[in-house]
Amino acid sequence: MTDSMDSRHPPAKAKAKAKARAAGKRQQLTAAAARVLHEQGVERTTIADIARAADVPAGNVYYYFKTKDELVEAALSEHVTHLETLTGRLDQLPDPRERLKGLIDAWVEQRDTAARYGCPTGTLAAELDKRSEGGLDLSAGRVIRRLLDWVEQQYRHIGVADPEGHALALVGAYQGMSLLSNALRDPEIMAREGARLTREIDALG
Amino acid sequence: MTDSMDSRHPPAKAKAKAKARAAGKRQQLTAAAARVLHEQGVERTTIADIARAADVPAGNVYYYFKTKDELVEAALSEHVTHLETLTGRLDQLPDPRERLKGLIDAWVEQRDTAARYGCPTGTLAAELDKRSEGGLDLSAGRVIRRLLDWVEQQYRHIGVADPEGHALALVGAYQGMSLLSNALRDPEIMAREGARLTREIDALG
DNA sequence: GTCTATACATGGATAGAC
DNA sequence: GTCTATCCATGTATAGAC
Repeated sequence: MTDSMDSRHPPAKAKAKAKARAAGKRQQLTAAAARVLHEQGVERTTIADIARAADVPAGNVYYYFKTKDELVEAALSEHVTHLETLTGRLDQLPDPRERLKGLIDAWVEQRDTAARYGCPTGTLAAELDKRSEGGLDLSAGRVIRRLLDWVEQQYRHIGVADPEGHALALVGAYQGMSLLSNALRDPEIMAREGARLTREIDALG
Repeated sequence: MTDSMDSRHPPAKAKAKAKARAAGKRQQLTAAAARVLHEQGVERTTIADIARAADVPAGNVYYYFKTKDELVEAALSEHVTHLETLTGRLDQLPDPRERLKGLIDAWVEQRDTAARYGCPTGTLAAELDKRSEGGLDLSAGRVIRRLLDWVEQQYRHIGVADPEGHALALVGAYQGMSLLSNALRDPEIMAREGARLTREIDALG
């Protein structure tokens, strides 16, 4: 008698399928966490909120994530993935100016979300800064650093003086306009500032 | 017998003094709230935290403020006061360019605080946005609006085209550099961006 | 692997003594 | 006007049945 037919010892295929389902739920929870944490903020979001949004029973969450902090980490990695997808797509464009303008376009496209909830990464960075009791987490800082580095590379290709300074100014402008747009609940601020930033890039020597 | 000597009915002077003391404690609590809420964030700050910082017994707080939200409101009004003191001082300067550069200097002077805790008004605005359940509070937005209006006036005096756009860009740059400086824990970002903003004002037609 | 029930801690707010 | 004791809701996390 082989144990491959024994229901108590599922065959490899069934095991793999169960694993895939589990990974699927983990991914569902991660995506839901990214969305809900952005909309409600970290401190005001409960595990139950995320479970509901992911369509997973509340008590089940702890099977996939041991603590709330792990869910926050997962949400953060989700933002990294989004960022890399975007820059990866923009890297296909031949001209670094076009790449930067494409980035700005992507920001402006998200204007309604930004006006309602702020920049996902920026608001998360501000919250995580306060969440870690002087413990110096900086995990959100690393995501912003990554964006900063990519932008700096583009300015370097263009050949401007002080590419790092230009990158700080551009990413800073994005964070600033997101915050203003959110505080005043006005998506048009994003469009307006985006147009200005685009003009500045066009005007680059 | 006059009741002015009756200990159960203190004379007007004593009453006034008690009132002054009460107002003093209220002010102590307001100042402490502004500081602690900025450092720890609204959601992670307890009434007890504020009471301790203000050197007032915990249970006593509710005599001065009925709810935590009222304390947050008080902290916000404290920021308004600071802002008005600053702009009032800058209004003494004859040249609007100097007024704007003075504002930037004030921002840069606060760089260590900004790197550690972010812009007091900006972080508060982001938090309050999430605190009000879609209820559209915008009270922090009004403070930012006030700053925006003052800056716009200066650009108007200078005579630039689109003073509103210039104001959005300047205040946005401030919020952005505060967030970046905070996320990366680097006060020098404030100094660097401040210098750039100052140069831009000097370069204005 | 999935889900329910619940333990346990925290913190906002109130009652009432002084 | 000041302070203590406490109520009560909320939310994280765990135990253990299925």
